Amino acid sequence: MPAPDRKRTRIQAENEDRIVSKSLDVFSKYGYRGSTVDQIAAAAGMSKANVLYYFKSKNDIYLAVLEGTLEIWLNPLTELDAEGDALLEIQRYIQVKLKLSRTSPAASRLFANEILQGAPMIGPYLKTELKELVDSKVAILTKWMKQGEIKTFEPVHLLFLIWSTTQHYADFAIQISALDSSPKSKLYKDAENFLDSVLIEGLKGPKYSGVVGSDEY
Amino acid sequence: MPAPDRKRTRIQAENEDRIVSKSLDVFSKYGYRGSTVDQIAAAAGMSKANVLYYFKSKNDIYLAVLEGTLEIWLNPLTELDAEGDALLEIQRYIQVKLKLSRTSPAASRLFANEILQGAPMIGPYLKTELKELVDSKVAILTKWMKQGEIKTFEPVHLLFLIWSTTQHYADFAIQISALDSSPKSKLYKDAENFLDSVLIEGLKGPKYSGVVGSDEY
DNA sequence: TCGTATTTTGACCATATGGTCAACATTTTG
DNA sequence: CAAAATGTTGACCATATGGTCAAAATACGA
Repeated sequence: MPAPDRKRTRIQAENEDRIVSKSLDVFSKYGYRGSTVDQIAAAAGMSKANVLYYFKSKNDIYLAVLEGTLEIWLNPLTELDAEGDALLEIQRYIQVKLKLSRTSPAASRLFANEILQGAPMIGPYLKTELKELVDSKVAILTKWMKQGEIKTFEPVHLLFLIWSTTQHYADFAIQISALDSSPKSKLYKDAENFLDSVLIEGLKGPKYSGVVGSDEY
Repeated sequence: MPAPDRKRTRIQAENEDRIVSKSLDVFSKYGYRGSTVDQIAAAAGMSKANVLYYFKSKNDIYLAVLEGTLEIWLNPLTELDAEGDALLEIQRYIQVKLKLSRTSPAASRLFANEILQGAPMIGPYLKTELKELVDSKVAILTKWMKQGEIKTFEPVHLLFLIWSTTQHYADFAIQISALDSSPKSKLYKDAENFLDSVLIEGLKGPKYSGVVGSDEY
């Protein structure tokens, strides 16, 4: 077995990383149950026995992949800044999520699969860490509402909308490509234009209504 | 085997319907690969051998479930009426899709699973029938844009937005319930209020800008 | 270069799963 | 009510799959 605690050897580091990296592709494509250790081994270019030499079980690989991706995937929300301009902050968040959807569709699909199956692994995480993060951001949205920067509604739903619309381009890519033949670059540009213009306009609060040029107070 | 072509007996009708109905729950929860014929048999309250007496294979059951659900799920789009008021039509479509998401979450998850796995079964359908339907509705949206009823953007993205946001409440229900403890009724009411107000405002075309009360010409 | 630690894998095992079949049970029909 | 048709299932089979293990190959420090 790999050393119990000692620092990783060069080969360990390489192989463990390769297994995690390649198995993301496999898990995101077929889900946990639909993925086999043989597939992962083939993707990583080694024998099944060797894969299980580095990770005790298929489940352990899955956990490593989830952990390695979770932070990257959910990080952008952290940066929603209470001090920034509401509409600009939201716009930026949408842009970052869209870019992530384009550059890391596998990560998106991995989570989509996990949640669809009832979040057997990350369920606890959702109720604790993610909930805390979301609560703190909901507070920011509420503040912006009170300041008239954005209109009033139940704040979480804006997060749900941003998540669902942006991740849709990764999770439902097959359907999208069946319905729209534009190249990926145009598709994402159009998506951004659409979401930006509709949301920015649709979210504007009382501060912006009536007198057009009004600013502060 | 069941009669080759002859009309279904009472028992055939009952059992086939029960198998399809119950296996929707199973397939939507675990995906195709994650569902077993034993699970389906248990859910339908009969032996595995009997299930396979009515359906030649697991795949055949899956096809029957997909077929039986597809129409219901995609039907509302058909009703988007070119002659109706743009914003009202869109609003109604959102409402219907949201209601469907609430009342038939299993159907939504079934398709989400199918698409996530690369649409191995309904891929061809997406490229033909669904594409045709979408193209025709995109034409309607384009018309509304030219008439100034809604602002100008790449029309498919509005469909993507409506699909993703409404289905999100079914597909990601576990995550939503981890983040928001409101009862389902409030959740969906809030979702509808939010989507309505943001989208209706965000979609308004030139016809509505400037002079507030202007109506036709 | 030698000896030890690490790495790699083919062969193997136990279990799960899709599917078949012959025997038995029930329903339908004349 | 008896024969034919239909329905039901336990036992069984072949394959797939997660995981183990001992032996062989390789890397590496002294």
